[in-house]
This record gives sequence, C-alpha cells and structure tokens, in this order.
Amino acid sequence: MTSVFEIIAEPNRRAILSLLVGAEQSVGEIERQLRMPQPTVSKHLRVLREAGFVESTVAAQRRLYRLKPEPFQEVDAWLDQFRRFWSVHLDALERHLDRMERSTATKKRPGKKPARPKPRT
Amino acid sequence: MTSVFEIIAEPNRRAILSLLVGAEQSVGEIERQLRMPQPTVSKHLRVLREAGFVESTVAAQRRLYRLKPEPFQEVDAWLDQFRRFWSVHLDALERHLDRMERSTATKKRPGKKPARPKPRT
DNA sequence: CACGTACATACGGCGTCGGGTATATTATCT
DNA sequence: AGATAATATACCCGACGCCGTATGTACGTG
Repeated sequence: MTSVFEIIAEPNRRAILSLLVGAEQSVGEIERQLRMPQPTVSKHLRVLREAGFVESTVAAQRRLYRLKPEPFQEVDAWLDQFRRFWSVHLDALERHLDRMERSTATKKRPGKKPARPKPRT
Repeated sequence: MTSVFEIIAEPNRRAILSLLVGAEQSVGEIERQLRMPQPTVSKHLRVLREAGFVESTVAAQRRLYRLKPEPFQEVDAWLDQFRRFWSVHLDALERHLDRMERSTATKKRPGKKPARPKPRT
C-alpha cells in the first residue's frame, strides 16, 4: 500500500472519501450511511489516515474524521502530464462546449479558477 | 479490475502511461526503456487497452500503442469533487503563489485553460 | 464500580493480481 | 517453405488485500 493510487483503488475507501467531502463524520455515521460493518470502516480509515487522506480528532467517545488535501493534489499532479495530451485531442470539442456553456448561461463558481495545475505542495 | 483506479494503481502501468505521453511506442520500445520483460509489458498493455487507456495499431510485425483520453478524464472528474474542498483550504496559499508566479513572470501555456472541471465526455 | 457505547485491533481464510517461464501466433525475409 | 523477429497467451505460484468474526480498549453513565 505504498502509493496514493493504491489507496484510492478501493471502492469502499472512495465512498468514505466522497462522504467526507460534505462534512467530517464519526465512524458510526460512516458505518450507517455506507452500510458497511464497523471493523471494515475502521480498517479503511486507518489506511486512509496513514496515507494522509484523512485526520481524526477525538470528541468524547467518538472520533471525527475529516479530509486532508495533500494526497489529492498528488493525484492531480500526476494527472497533469496527461492533461496536456488530452487537451490537444479534445481542443475542438472543448471550444464547442465552452460556447454551449456561455450560450446557456450556466454560471459555475463565478470568480474562481477551477483547478491549479501542478500545485507545489 | 473493474475501475480506472485499479488500473492506475499498478506502478508499471503508470510507467507505461507516462512513457506513452511523449509519443506512441511499440511493445519492444517500452520493454527496453522500462527494462521489464516482454510478457509483463504485453500483459499490462492488455489491461490498459481493455480499460480504454490505450489503443494499438499494427505496423508490420510490431504494434504501436498510444494513449486515449477518456479514462484520464474519468479520474479527473472524480477528483473534481475534492478540488472544491482543497481550494477552500488552500485559498490563501493559492493567491500567494499566484502573486509569486506573476512577479517571477513564469508564463505557462499562455492562452490555454489548464483543466476543464467535469468534462462531459 | 459495573455496564454500555464507540472504536480499534487480531486472526484466519479466500480470492485475485502480478511475476516468471514456456509456448503459441502472426508477420517478414530469403 | 523455413527461419527469425515481434508480440500475445497459458500456466503455475507466491504474495497481498479484503472480509468476517471475535476480542480488546477507552470513555461515559447509572
């Protein structure tokens, strides 16, 4: 389990991560929402924690898990080398879609750049 | 081997993909550049092809493999939900880096948007 | 202090993936 | 057609990952 890619290869772990995007959750909440046995949740959380995807704080007898950004950025950085490739291949399509978006006036996160290529952290 | 994430979990496969970013390559070229036995290369290429990461054309007795963009976009789309999260967490840092970049005048791909969030294909 | 809750860990079993070796297939050349 | 190069596939095996069950630990409450 050496790389971030092996971590996110597991469907249950991806489910947990997606769940944690909304807000931090306790083990029990994850267990109930994803309908998976508690030891399974704990084990996956351990893997995710050791890989830096999540961190936890103790709140009474429960532990709240939340996301950490770094590993995701690592995946993003890896993906970056391929973005150059696929942007070339889909350039015409992209321009077409851009025109579509502007004409249908679907405003998405107005003033924010969507993604940074190669974040340095 | 059901999802794109399992495909890219394998280090040798990622090496092959990275190699193919530059240009299409034959099996033998991959074999030599990555110093891995030929059956290993063929097996991984099979997996990559069936997952849609690469396609091949026959050129005499050799087969040239090249990348296909779709699976990468799938990974990118998955990452997108987390981009919102980490951009919030690193907003201040991001603005700082942006100022750094502009002041050092490091122009990157001038007129091109780096990545499309949620590509529709 | 006994008990219940919330979570973590230990252990055994099983399926699957990747590596290695050998062999089959397809194309090229003489 | 025979030989050789390039690639694909078959088979066996060892390792590792995930699951389920059982048990351990820590915290809170009566």
